[in-house]
Amino acid sequence: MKNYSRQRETILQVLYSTDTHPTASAVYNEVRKVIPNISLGTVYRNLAALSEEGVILSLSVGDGYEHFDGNRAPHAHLHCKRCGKIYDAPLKQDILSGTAKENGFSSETTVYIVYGVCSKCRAD
Amino acid sequence: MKNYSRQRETILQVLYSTDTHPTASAVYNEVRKVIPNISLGTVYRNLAALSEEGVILSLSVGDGYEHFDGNRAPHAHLHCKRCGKIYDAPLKQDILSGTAKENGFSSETTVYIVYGVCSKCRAD
DNA sequence: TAATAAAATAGTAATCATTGCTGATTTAGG
DNA sequence: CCTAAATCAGCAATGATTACTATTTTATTA
Repeated sequence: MKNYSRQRETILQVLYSTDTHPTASAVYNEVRKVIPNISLGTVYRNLAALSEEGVILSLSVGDGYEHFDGNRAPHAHLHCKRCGKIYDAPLKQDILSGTAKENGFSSETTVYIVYGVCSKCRAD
Repeated sequence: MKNYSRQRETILQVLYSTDTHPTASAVYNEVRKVIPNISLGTVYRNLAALSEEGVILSLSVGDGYEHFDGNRAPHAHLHCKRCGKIYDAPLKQDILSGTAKENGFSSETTVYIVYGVCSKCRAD
């Protein structure tokens, strides 16, 4: 286990304790409950560092915000264009890693996104 | 075939004639060779409209720009973190559509992204 | 332990891709 | 031809993200 700063550790815990794919700003609001005077820049910097490290996933679904995800198991992101929520869907296998390798590409991270409408919104 | 404006039609042709996943700004520069006084706002608006229509794909790989893709066949995007290029890799099947359906989610568009290093950059 | 270097932080200012706005122009359908 | 709706060019505004700086914390070495 790496020796993280209190700020970085807290940010990581926030991501581990939710499945809501928060934005940097949302993470900031959560972390402030523990470290009230943390700065937004610190949140951005640590999210970038953790993402670069491969500990968390950085995800862009086209809503103007970057979303962050602590779940590193292979899974798809279902983004409802109606309500904006991002749902997780487990994947049996991470087919992309193999596809990348076949193309001479070394895969480090894979992202699966589906755009559509969730069942809840379709019911309305 | 829809009746597109000259601007929208030209933008679409630019996307159909490349596999480089251009940004809005890059599309703008190409289209200007045909329509010199087109405005950047028009490019953005039409890219959004075409994307909303499902005619093109809007893709964010985390480099700060939105990328656009005229290729609607199921394929993965291999994003090299070294050189920044986005390579296409054909997929045998669009497994995400099925995964979405299993979760009660109506799929309209699917996006596959792999982050890593391309063979060319690894050789250096 | 004390001294020093390196890394991380809080707070704030700057950036710049994207969106919004407005008045002019084009298109569609009678 | 005529009117309404759609689209446009040009430019201003927005706001998520990044950059910067002085300060604080952590790591290293003697």
